[in-house]
Amino acid sequence: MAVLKDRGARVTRPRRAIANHLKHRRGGFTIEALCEELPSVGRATVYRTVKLLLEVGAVCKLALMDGSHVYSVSRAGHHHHYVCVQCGAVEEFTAASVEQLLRSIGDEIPGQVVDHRIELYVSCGYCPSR
Amino acid sequence: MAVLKDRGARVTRPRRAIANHLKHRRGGFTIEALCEELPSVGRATVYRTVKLLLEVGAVCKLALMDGSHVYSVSRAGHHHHYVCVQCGAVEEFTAASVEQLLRSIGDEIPGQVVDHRIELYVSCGYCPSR
DNA sequence: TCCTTAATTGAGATAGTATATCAGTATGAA
DNA sequence: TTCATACTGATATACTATCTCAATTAAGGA
Repeated sequence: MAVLKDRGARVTRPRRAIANHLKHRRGGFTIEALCEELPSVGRATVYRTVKLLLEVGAVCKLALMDGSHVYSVSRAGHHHHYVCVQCGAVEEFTAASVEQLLRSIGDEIPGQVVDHRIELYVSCGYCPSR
Repeated sequence: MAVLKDRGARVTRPRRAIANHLKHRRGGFTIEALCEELPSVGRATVYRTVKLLLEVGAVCKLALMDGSHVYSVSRAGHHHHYVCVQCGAVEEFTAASVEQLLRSIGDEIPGQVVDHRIELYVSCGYCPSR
């Protein structure tokens, strides 16, 4: 919530409800799921708040293999994700070697690399293959 | 077109028109753009054909920074892409070091890595920053 | 070449995802 | 407590993609 204040955004009841709910949530989540879990918050507000949290870096948005999107609460600084294609679990990983590799690739292609996206799709082995 | 025949799909006029058009096209393309460039082909057919070309590996679908999608004609085998955030140019690159890195990351995380997605967003320096 | 069968097409309907509108509400500073 | 205005939520709208189904057409066999 502090990040919101710093940004000049108000701390409202719906925003608190969402932030608090996400604090206890595991794995990836969709807007749809959030709406169901927080029926007191309007759909538009869920979209707006998640977008806000995305902008301040509190959540990440990632692409699944089929092109659809899920969000996940962001815990570290810069990182990437791996997603279980069965159960939807999302975990972060960081690897200095990734950044190093990206730099070396950046040196080989024309222009400036301004951003990147890396996602791994895994079969996590812990899920009941729902 | 041979890939379509091999797959048991028919070689129809709309499919030929799309394949031929893509042969001469550069950079990424959207469904919308294809529809405008080939007004004789129905929108549903454009979607279906591009999906078909995606399945046979003739085109790739990639995610832009904002989460929207563009397609690009696929020329090599396994590869990744970099996209110019200004002009939309899409280029492929391959790097053995990427695959090697992915394997080593795969060894460090639980479960099996079944697929991955890597996209670089660049400012290519050649475009008129349209 | 003609016939037959079934895949394909295209116009429009429909589904899914995300944002825009706007009157009413509630936050936070004074 | 008051006030300006950021925020909310019900709903409309936009956008992207797929589904429906009658009409068309590809492709193999006669």
